[in-house]
Amino acid sequence: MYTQGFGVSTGDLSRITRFDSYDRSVHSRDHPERVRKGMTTQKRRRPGETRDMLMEAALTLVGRGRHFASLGIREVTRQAEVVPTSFYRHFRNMDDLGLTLVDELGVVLRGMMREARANVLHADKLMDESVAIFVNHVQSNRNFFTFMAQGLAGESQAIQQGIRNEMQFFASELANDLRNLRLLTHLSDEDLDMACELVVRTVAFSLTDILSISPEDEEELTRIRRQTTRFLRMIFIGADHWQSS
Amino acid sequence: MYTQGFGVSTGDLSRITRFDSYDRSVHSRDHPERVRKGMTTQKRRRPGETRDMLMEAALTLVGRGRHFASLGIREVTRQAEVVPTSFYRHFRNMDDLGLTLVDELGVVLRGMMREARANVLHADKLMDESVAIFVNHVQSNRNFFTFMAQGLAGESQAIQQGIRNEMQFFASELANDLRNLRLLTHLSDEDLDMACELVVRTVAFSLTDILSISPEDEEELTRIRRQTTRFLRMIFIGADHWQSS
DNA sequence: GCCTCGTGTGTACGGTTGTTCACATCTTGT
DNA sequence: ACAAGATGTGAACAACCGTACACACGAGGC
Repeated sequence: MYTQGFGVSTGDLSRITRFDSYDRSVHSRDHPERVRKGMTTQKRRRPGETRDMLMEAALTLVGRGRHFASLGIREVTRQAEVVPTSFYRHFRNMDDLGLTLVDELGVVLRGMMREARANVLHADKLMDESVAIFVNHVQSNRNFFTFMAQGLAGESQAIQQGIRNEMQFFASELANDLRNLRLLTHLSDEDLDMACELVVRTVAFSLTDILSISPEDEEELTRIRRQTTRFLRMIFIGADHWQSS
Repeated sequence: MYTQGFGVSTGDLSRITRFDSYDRSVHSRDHPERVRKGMTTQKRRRPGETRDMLMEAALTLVGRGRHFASLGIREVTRQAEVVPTSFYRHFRNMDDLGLTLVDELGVVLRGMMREARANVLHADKLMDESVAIFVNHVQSNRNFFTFMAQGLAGESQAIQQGIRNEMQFFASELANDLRNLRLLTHLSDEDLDMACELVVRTVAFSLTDILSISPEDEEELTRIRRQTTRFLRMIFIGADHWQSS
């Protein structure tokens, strides 16, 4: 009914529909000899590329100061230089995209942990090294971590839970490592887990500190590094003198 | 080229404007004999009432699971049962409203601190009592604290900084109280501040735990209470054995 | 060759949004 | 009583949004 409404069109008509024309900015790469019937060439991409571009576009916008909860489908597709309809080929809605991002977050965190394990060989430098590695990872995956910080108190229950789980997993891995390093051996498993959770939370909070400053502000950055290590040191001293009943 | 493609339509005009009619739901209290020239009676309110209603409406929506960054002016005014235009009489935009909320947050926090000071008289029950008071305040100002949790990683730099300041102020007040209670007297001022900041952060993180569960889930709630106290205990033990160089 | 899938594209509809304008109404100071 | 100012109201506009549909391609198996 409403689709072929041109020309005379006796129906509800007289509505000036200035073509929606989704603001395809300057990029318009119409391979000139391939246009037929007013349809441009389809861009060839490796499979899953558009999907990745959409995720990256969302992260870019987040990194630019926007909050994930306020992003719209059209906005993301515009940033990804893709037509809005394409979105639905890969995600059901924005929450779906968010959940996929959380999965990828797991990968980033695991990578960080691997690096920490490889570099922190003896206990005396443990904290300074770990904090430094953490800060570096945040710096080089700023958008990702911003998304994570937002999601912790975010809109979608599912995303929130996902991030929470990642943190919990991280904490239990940390407890494992401490066991292997023969540290805090006097703590019961439960208490060790508790201590590690506290450590992870403290570091996560520092995350918001890092994100709130400009990435180039080396001075503030070392201040945060120092503060975080002091926090951790205090927690470890507490754990050291803790008596598991 | 593609914009004015329709039938006759000489100008751009001829646009069917079906009245915007901002969805005034059922409330329509038109005092019947006062309608003149098609204009209804103006609701009489005490000064500043609409302003408060707008803030409360925003909090209500936040409490209902929405993220503050994704709220729109129309949405808030709809919830407040006020016409969209009224918004501009009180706030310039949503960020402005958010900042006002942060101010009010300060009031809530100060109230909490006052209650804690009045009830925590001797040091042995200090932590259990304080945590309990905190949890109660969160429960009875749930929306407010949800807003705060969201704002910590939020969209607006200003709101973020505001909340951060409130937390810092809270921490320094806490340090003051500890001095007065003759606790942790061996710490330098700087180190005591540090410890208090860590405490406040830990409690703030527990906030997100509380908010992520249903308000009636007593069981989970006591679990969180217990966990938080244990965190604090560990920090205090650490502070107790800390040596200010 | 053909047919089917997965994916990209153009167009469209109906709805909502932020903001402006002119006007109505209430409150307060004089 | 009346002017001034603060506050509430209704209508309007242009822009943007989510989503639906039909079509266009390329790659793969048969």
